[in-house]
Amino acid sequence: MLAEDRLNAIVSMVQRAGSVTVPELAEALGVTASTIRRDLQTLDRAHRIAKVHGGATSLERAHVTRDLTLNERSDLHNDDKERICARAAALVEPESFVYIDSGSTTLRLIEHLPHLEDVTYVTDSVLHAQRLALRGMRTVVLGGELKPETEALVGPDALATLDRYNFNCGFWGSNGIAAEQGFTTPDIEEAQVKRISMRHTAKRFVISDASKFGMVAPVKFADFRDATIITAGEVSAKYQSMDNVITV
Amino acid sequence: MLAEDRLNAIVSMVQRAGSVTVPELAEALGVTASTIRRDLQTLDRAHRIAKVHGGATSLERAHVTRDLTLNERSDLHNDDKERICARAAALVEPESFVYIDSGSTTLRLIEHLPHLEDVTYVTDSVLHAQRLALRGMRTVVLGGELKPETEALVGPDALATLDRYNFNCGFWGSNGIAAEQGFTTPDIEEAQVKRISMRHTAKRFVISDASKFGMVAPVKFADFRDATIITAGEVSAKYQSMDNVITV
DNA sequence: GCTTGTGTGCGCGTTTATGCGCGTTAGATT
DNA sequence: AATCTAACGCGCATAAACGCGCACACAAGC
Repeated sequence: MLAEDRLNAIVSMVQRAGSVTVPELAEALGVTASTIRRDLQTLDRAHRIAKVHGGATSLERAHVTRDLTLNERSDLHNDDKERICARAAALVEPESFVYIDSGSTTLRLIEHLPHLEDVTYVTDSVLHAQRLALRGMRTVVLGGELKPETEALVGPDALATLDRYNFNCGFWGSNGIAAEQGFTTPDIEEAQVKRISMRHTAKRFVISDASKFGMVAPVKFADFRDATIITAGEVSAKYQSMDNVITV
Repeated sequence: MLAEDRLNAIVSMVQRAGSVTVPELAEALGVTASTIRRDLQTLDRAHRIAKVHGGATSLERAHVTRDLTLNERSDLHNDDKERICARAAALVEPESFVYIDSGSTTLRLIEHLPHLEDVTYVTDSVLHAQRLALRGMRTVVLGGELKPETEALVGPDALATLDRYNFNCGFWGSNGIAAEQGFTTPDIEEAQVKRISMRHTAKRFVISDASKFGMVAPVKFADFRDATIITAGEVSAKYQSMDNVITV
């Protein structure tokens, strides 16, 4: 087995299960724990998984719940996210100008994007830009200051660039979704980028799993009615019935 | 069997299986591993497959798991470059606004940069930006279209952003350095970014090993006198005596 | 017939991948 | 808080993979 294949196998195992331990991987792939650890290190550096004590978790899980250990493993969310992303990706039309917000969910979305004619993707995340370019997409990056934690670009340069663009459609993540408080996120500067990018987009989609409904983060970046929400899983009846919520 | 047929056979085997090892291919095609390796190199350069350690994988499956430290180590022996970068890094002063050009030499430079107070680094490369951020530097990225091959940003957005900045000092790489033809590079768009960024910089440094002297690439981005060159190794007497050439 | 160029195989020094041992560290348990 | 255990990282040894230079074979062209 090629080392490269082993890395891919690890990624898909992590994606599917949400998290795995080192011994599990070693057993499944027929190599020692040392090799697995080295692989995890490589993959972590490449931002394909998140290495944690005891094993590895998928990126979004590591991001949302930093303190989470390997004990619980509800991979429900993962299946949901795949369906959400597949549905969202199908909304991109040929000959369009598409905005992709930073965040782990939209990163997953990128892997589902189809190769259509004359589509240009714009993003505020250097990580997302790299993935897009890697998949052969025409990619544009906003300028600005690079926030090390999220690899997102913020500040006046990012906003100024956005002011010159008008997107056919765009996809955003959100830490909180509530009918009253709208879409919210923890970071002021990132909220600004989200707000301005939304303002320049015709068709706005927020992609999120069910867990974000009812949550409220510090900074609001859009009203609840400003975007169509694509989600999956057990969404409460209150939200499920709203006509800008699509459950897949 | 024609070499061309063999190449096609390799591609189809890789496509079908997803990935194959060098010995497998050698066995199947009745040639030695050396030949297979050469073939894989050819096909990799033609972007028909992805060559990895031990064999090859199809392009779809290929995820770049770039490990910077390994890449760096590969030509670590070239201590000329190390000395050049160490010398160049020492030129950065506190409280300054510094431009870092894309390219492999400047990437190496980043590892040598000191942690000074109030220094902001600006770059046109997403890769360089990531490294800078990783080292804890305050980092700004130009906007623009992302060129997949070099991970550099080009186009009107990049140039417009540059127009708003003025740097205390900056570091550039160059594919060709010649007294007559000046500093040259293969890509028109990247040349533009280099040219404009230089125009907005007070102290301009080109860092390069000795091999680039006398070379001329298609597009010129600055006159020979426009920058101070920091180099090392066996530089011809003609260049060594010039007062904007520093040999370390 | 001789030259020139290309493709292939082989040898050899170098690099990379892997496993193992051991001291250290992070979480869990009490 | 103290203790314990599993996980961890690091260095080393080994084997495989690698790249490079060289030699040879064969074909095309002068």
